[in-house]
Amino acid sequence: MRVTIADVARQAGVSKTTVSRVINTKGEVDRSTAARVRAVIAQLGYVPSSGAVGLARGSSRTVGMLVPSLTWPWMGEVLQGVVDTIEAAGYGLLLFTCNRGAESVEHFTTQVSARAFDGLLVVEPENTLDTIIGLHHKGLPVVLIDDRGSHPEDFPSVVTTNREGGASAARHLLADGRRRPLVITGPSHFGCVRDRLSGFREVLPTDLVVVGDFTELSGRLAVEKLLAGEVAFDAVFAHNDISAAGAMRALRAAGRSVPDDIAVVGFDNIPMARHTEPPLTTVHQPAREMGETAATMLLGHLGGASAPDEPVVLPTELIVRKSAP
Amino acid sequence: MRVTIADVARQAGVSKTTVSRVINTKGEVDRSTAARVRAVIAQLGYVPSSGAVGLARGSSRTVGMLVPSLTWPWMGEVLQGVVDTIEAAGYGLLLFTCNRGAESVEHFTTQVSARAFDGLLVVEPENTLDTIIGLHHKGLPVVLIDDRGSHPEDFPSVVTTNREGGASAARHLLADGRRRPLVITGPSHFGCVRDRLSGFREVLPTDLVVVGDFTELSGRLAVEKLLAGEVAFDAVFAHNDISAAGAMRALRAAGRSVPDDIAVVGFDNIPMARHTEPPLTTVHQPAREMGETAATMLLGHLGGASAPDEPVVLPTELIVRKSAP
DNA sequence: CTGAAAGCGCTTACAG
DNA sequence: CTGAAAGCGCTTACAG
Repeated sequence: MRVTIADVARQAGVSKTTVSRVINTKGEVDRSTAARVRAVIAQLGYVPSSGAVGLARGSSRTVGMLVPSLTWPWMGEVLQGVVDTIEAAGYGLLLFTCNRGAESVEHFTTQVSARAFDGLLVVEPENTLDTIIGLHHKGLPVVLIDDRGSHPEDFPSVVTTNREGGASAARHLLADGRRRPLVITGPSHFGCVRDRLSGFREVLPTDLVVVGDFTELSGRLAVEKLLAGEVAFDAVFAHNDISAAGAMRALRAAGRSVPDDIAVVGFDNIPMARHTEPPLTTVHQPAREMGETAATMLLGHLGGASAPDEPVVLPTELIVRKSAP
Repeated sequence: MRVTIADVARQAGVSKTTVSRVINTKGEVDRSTAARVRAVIAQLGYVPSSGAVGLARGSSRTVGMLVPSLTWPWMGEVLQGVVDTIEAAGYGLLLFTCNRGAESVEHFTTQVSARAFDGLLVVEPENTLDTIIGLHHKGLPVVLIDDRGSHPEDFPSVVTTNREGGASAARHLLADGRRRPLVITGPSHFGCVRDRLSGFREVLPTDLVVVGDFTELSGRLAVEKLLAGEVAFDAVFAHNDISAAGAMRALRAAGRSVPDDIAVVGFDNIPMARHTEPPLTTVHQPAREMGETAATMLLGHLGGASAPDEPVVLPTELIVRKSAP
């Protein structure tokens, strides 16, 4: 049998109310009474049932997190940042994916209705923003980890400096004497893609822009296309590291040297970036810090703090490696 | 105010007992009564409170998962496999890490005592196996995802064919005419390391063994050491992909061609493996399937099935790419 | 400083 | 086929 608060009360010769008070350090309790209760708790190894506490208090001390996929290269960092923060606050983390489509979403919304968690952290899955905003308006505390730059209005979110990240890549290439860069973007409906592109072009204007889709293949194809058209370029700025890797592969296959002939800069700084050949210069996206910050904001909100309606912006950082020294 | 079972009962003109029965399809209920109750549930958008159900039933329909780190390259796959399976069964997943050391473990064990979840999935964190086994003996259903080959006795676990994986790498190299391979291992106290090594040597005996630690650096250093000692070798079998990447870098730096001079085979098949130069031949570890299988076993156990005391073994698969054609 | 009692939202014998 | 009542393990006014 599990040890309950009633066992502790009986053993300590007090009421359940008193035990509850010493556990939650709420209200006045005689010093010696409290000490006795604490001793019994330790002796019996009593831990309050989270389910019962949740029911009585109307909250679960659990935070939900919804992510589109767990296998994306930077998702582990975001998750680690979130988990560390949540755990340190004594909360639990309930994890949900949209991997199985509509069925996943249904499972998720059911858990919302079931009050399985007090607040929600979300890395925006495709086409789910409206649902999320709806939940938020209905009173569920939510913080968005907005990696794709959807920046909805009046919504607590954490973002990174995509525009400045693009600009920093451009400044670096410019300082290295590059004048004719190719930009390989991500899907053009992403806010982050537009920001990275315009930040870059503001510093280093170019009309060599190929729309990619964040895959290695799209990076490879973009370079092959330019090469086939005999278009001259001396640098590549790819909107993520994977497509930058694809670009480098195509360059190598064509006998171009990186960085001597063509410098390459990526975006994200995923673990792979340091292992490419040559190691990839890239704009670091502070994934772990974004997770930590979002979690801290949400916990603050649960604790009663009012959430900032302005997005919290975390800075990118250019990491210089051999592909663009 | 949230909608409760009492609201549904009142609106449908029945007792809470009856509502509960139609929700859980338990016991006989008149067809038309049931239909009426269902209509009211739909109309009110009623969803049972998971906390209350858990308290009344003594279970939470939630599974806990404990992992050493969320940023390891193959962890995302394991997690995705677990989440998909757990969600499909209508369960929730509560995630814990050991990232913050003793404090994390304490947080975790508290949650165990608090009955926050019904069963536990664990990817073994360093030095935690004893604690886990203890919890299992105390009656907590546990399944171990045993990536490092600790294979404790009489413990439900899922493992992969490390020995056969090593052998398959050796057979492949042998068929390619390689006779003098270097093996770069992981930490030698890992069961998986011993298995990969002995499986390999059984097919292709060698005394060129350097103990590494799964880092890129250790792969690089191992190769540099042999090269400096002018020891001849025509192949490398590294115990994970990261150190294989390090080995390839050192080879390239020394002007050796992969695979012409030296073929390289890794282990794991992490996403990076297809993007190295040249793309890495490697032994695929079925991370996602291990997650799925472990979750299925645990759910079965919660459902009353008796857990197999034999470890469930999932096969590795050699993925042939350019580094060892 | 302390306790009896009601209540959180369900499920489950028990009785009919 | 259906319902009244007790119970899951806590918290929280309320009263003293």
